[in-house]
Amino acid sequence: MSIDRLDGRLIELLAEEPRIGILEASRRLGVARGTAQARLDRLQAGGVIKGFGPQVDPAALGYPVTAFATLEIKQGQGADVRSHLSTVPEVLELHTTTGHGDMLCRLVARSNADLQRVIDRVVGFDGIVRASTAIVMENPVPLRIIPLVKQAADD
Amino acid sequence: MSIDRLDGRLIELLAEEPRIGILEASRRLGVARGTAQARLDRLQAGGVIKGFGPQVDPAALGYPVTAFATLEIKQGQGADVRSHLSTVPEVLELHTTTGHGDMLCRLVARSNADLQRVIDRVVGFDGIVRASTAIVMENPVPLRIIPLVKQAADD
DNA sequence: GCATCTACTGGGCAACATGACTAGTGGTTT
DNA sequence: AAACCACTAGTCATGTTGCCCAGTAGATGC
Repeated sequence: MSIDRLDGRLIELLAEEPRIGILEASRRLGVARGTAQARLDRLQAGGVIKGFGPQVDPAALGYPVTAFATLEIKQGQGADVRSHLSTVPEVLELHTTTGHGDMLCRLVARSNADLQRVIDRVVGFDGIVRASTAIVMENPVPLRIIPLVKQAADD
Repeated sequence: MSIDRLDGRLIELLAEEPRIGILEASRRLGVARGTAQARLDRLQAGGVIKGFGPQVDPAALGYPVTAFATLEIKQGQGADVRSHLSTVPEVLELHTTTGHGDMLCRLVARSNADLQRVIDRVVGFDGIVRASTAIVMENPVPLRIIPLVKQAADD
């Protein structure tokens, strides 16, 4: 789905101040409420905006340590590994990537010591041959989407 | 900050149906509105809930390809590389990790061919010595937080 | 034992936002 | 020329919000 500048500005507005509501957004965008309404509906229907769920910070929940683990998987064990990892709450995200049966997963833990427990739980499974873990020290660019939205709106 | 089961259920509710509002949430939780209100305020003040921004799907915006790039950085060039990468809209996320001046970044692109352009732009910078890229094929566990919230609520 | 705190309930209020609808306008397509 | 589309500007009933209150139950401190 393609978006125009008005869509882009609407998304930006909602990203910066999600609580303003569609009426206030339409005022700031200088369009009629129905227009903003229709644009938002269209963005949601088109899947561009998947939802407005709460953004939870794992650090504030007591999980300040983030790590990425690259897993090497035994041939044919992919499905089992996936369902194993999905049962571990500290696994926030899992991707299968190009390479040799590789997966990449994002982990959080209560401390560096606790990370060991998490990793043991993650890799303590038959289908996983090898794991290498990179601990995140800094996060200079936190997950963001606005620059991409602007880019998409401009063409 | 620690959360209890009521906080956890509130977060779950809002994650599943963000548009219900605090009044409906309080009804479903079986508590007074003021209580739900106070819990939500506390969660936001404590940083557990950072916001309710729109969740934008890059794929729906025309960027269906995701990749993770591991970058090796020249000593002392970290800051320059960070600011370089933050200007690339296709860089959705950037972490510095343990290792030898390593960074991990999440990229999106319009196609596999377009990914080449993005990578060229990312690594076409002096401070970057080497880059290795893993293209995401599947995403069996999309970024999630609810299991962790439940875990945190239960202890 | 008794006072104090804190969190919760249940209620009431005015102000505001929402969804659904209408009629009218201007630009594009066929 | 007719049909179509996105937009404006407005209405309406309904629901929600933010803010207030007094009263209650459980925990903590003296």
